[in-house]
Amino acid sequence: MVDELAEPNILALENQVCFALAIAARTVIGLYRPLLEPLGLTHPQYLVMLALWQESPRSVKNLSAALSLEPATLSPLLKRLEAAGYVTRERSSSDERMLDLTLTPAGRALREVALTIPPRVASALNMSVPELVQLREVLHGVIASTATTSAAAA
Amino acid sequence: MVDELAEPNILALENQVCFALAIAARTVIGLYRPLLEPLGLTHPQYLVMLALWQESPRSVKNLSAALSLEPATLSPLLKRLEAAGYVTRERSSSDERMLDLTLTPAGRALREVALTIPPRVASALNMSVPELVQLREVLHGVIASTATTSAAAA
DNA sequence: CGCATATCATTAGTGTACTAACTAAATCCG
DNA sequence: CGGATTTAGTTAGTACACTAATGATATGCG
Repeated sequence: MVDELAEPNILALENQVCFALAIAARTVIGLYRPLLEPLGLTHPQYLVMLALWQESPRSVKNLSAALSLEPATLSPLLKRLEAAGYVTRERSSSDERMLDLTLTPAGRALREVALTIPPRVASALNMSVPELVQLREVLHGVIASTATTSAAAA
Repeated sequence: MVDELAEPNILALENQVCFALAIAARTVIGLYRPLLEPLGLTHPQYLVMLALWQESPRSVKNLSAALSLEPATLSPLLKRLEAAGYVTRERSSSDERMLDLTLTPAGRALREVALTIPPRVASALNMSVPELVQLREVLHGVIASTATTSAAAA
């Protein structure tokens, strides 16, 4: 009651960056759902495929660092990608603690199909390329800020 | 191979807005975790509390619209908030199909504690207030773009 | 060499979050 | 009155994402 005058904004839902971030992320990932569904991929799986298309034999640890996902999250996810036939999981011959994650021919071929996805998402977003670039830059700023924070804390 | 020259960027992880969005959301929500843990709230539960602090007797449907969360997601979440003693769930007297979600005294009191959270998150983000406002505006732009898209599609 | 430590992957358990299909109660309207 | 709609809940299934513990392999030091 009094608070609504004394503290009008601090806890208002519309003013929370975290709220906007959570909704925007869910919304945008939702845009990918129908596009990825024909490829048999979820959005996190798509991100893993993007990482593997950039560099193919990678370890779980390496992927974990690249995607900021815990190994515990990636492990079952990678098994699903293996079951889908896009990836093979083999112990590294040089260090048997590590797993060599390698694209199968089907996984490599999927890249051609995936090339159509970013333009379709961009058009679904109704945003110009400069706007998208600005958004990405701002988000990278957030990620970088928190990265330095946690590094300083550690 | 050839693609890496012909299509250098389209599928690069660093260029994906969705990737930046997913990481930023996870990272920022992660900042809340230690702050919300003493209150016994998860981040989605915190968003529900924010909504109830703004307007207290609300229905599930109303919350669902405000938070862009499905009733099927809210239903178990609200039961946890009830179990925590922050919310009561009672059938509306005027329309027994609806649930009146009301703050308990403990739920209302929690707001005072919550007032300390946004500034602490802001400082953890290492971003200036104008930067945070810009980020929020850009994100609201994303949400609005997709909202109009789905409205047009529907 | 051999044990302690570190690293990497996996598992278990909890908690969202989504879709989809279905139940059930209450209200609205013809 | 009676069917259609609305609202909430439930269930089943899939998939993240986290923490913490476990297992297995490497490595390094005495």
